Amino acid sequence: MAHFRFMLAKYYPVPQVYMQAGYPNSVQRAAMIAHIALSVYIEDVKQLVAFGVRRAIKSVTPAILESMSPSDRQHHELRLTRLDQWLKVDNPLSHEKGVYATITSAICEHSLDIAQGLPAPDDNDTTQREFATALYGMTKPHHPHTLGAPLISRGGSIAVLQAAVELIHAYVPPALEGLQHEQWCIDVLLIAARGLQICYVPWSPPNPQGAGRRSSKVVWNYWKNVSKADRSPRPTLIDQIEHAFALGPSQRGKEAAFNAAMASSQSPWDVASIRLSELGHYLNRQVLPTEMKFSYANIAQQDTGYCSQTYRWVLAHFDFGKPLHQLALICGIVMSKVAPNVFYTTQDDPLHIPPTMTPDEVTSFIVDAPWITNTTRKGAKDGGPFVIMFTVLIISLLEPASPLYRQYVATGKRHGLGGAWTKKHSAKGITSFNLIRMGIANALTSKQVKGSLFHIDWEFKPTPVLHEYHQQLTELFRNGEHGAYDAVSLLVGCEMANTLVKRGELKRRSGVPILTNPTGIPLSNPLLPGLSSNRISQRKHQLKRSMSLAAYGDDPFALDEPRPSQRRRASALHTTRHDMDFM
DNA sequence: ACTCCGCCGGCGAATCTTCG
DNA sequence: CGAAGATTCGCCGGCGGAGT
Repeated sequence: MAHFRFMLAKYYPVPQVYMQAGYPNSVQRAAMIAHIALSVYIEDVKQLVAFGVRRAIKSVTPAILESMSPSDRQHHELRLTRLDQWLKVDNPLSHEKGVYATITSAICEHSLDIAQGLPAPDDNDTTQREFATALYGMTKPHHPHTLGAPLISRGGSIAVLQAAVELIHAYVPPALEGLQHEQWCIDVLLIAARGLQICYVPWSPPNPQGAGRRSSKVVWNYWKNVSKADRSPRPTLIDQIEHAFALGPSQRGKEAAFNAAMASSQSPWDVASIRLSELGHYLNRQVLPTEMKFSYANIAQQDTGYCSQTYRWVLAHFDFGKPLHQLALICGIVMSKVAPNVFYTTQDDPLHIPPTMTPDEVTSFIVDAPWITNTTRKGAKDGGPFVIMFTVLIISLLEPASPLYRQYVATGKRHGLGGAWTKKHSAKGITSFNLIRMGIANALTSKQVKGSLFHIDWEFKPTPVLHEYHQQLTELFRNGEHGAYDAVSLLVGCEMANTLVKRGELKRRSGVPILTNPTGIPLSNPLLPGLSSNRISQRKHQLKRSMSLAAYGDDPFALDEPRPSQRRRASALHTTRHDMDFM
């Protein structure tokens, strides 16, 4: 049915709204398809509301009616009428005359609530662009995000939007690739959303307790305003391109326009919608990604403990000018993509680090430890919280003024970071072990699996080393998708990077064998003394490891690579030692 | 030398949620 | 209703420091 309507769309006259904007034919046609799909979405919203309101009205028994105030009773009588009125409106999610008042009246249970508007908290407004981005993210053909708000579960619009997005792809100018390609589609959806005047949509409510799985189900009585003004109202990508055409059809102008559109440092962005291979495009942003919000840390709003204070402090003091802050954010983003493989030990296979090892050997050992999932540690599938949690851990321990650092100093260094902090973070693998594994910290003792204490058992690498690391990583990330692969290999090792290739987060050069020193740093002449040596030894023995695997016919890139046995760990350890002797 | 103590972090139960 | 995902909580062992 939807396909049939899309076919007709090719022949339908384009609505005046899209003509007036003066877009070229391809944009108009694509917007037309988006228009149809979003109309179906609006139908879903109507059904959801109609069903919800009717059931709410039905649930009011005569006894309850008796106990109501006269004004409430009067309002109750009117609700059904208001609902029917709203269902007949042309643009039911707009701020056109009376529409908002009608829907509010139908939805609110008590007459006094109507003045408050639709049930939606004040602070959750968003923009039409974010709305369009969310829709696109969930309906794109490759690696769509998990379905959630604002899509209505079991609504017809999901399939229609998927089909529409696929058709819209056909209209994208061939010169656009990757991110630009997606941006163009989002712009088309945005044009249609503006055409249909979608200003508020039903959303999924937050969990009342704050605990448990986050709700993804859209309900009729919780709404979100999507008509918030963009903080930096940049023109859409399409506008930019057309503007460049108007100036002169030179390729250069187009590119400049495109770069300007992409480089707007104030544009909002979110980690979930981008791939690691695209991260380089976002490193010049001066706004934090959506995931860097307090709500992603799963701490109660009213909490005033030092954990909560630390999160608020880092969010308030995040400084884009500080390389170490950006390094922390990069680590958080990469970890969010590594999740749930953030663990290093399980009950069956406890990790034991021999106490006879020197600190350098321990560091290498940890860097080489495989990234595994842990079935008994559940809350690690959703990458979202990792962005803020890792970033906050790193920044708060690098900044002596942070509440966590002050608490740590106040209680005496022997007392560590405190139970409240440790409990929350160790369950997600947000520990010093992973800071060492990502190459930003060093082990000082062999006590790394349990009871590892800051400044006693582990320590950040020296600031100059971290600055160089940051410089190297950002350069690699900016160097296209292959650079991104190299950067991620540096952070989490080649095996994990290959897993991320399987997940579609990264791309690997085709035809080039893995572990060919992708950074281009000559093995005999390490660029970063004290840092690269570990990584290089890792590569060297991973190369041996994967070669030996290949010799047995295993696929070294296998996603579900079995957990290496204790024996293999020991052999890895042996190789590392050998390398150390060798160097 | 021995015991006590406190921290980290792994495990599993309890509790909350969504969804078929 | 039951499966499954996410969080919190109590329990406990390993470790190493402090005190006797």
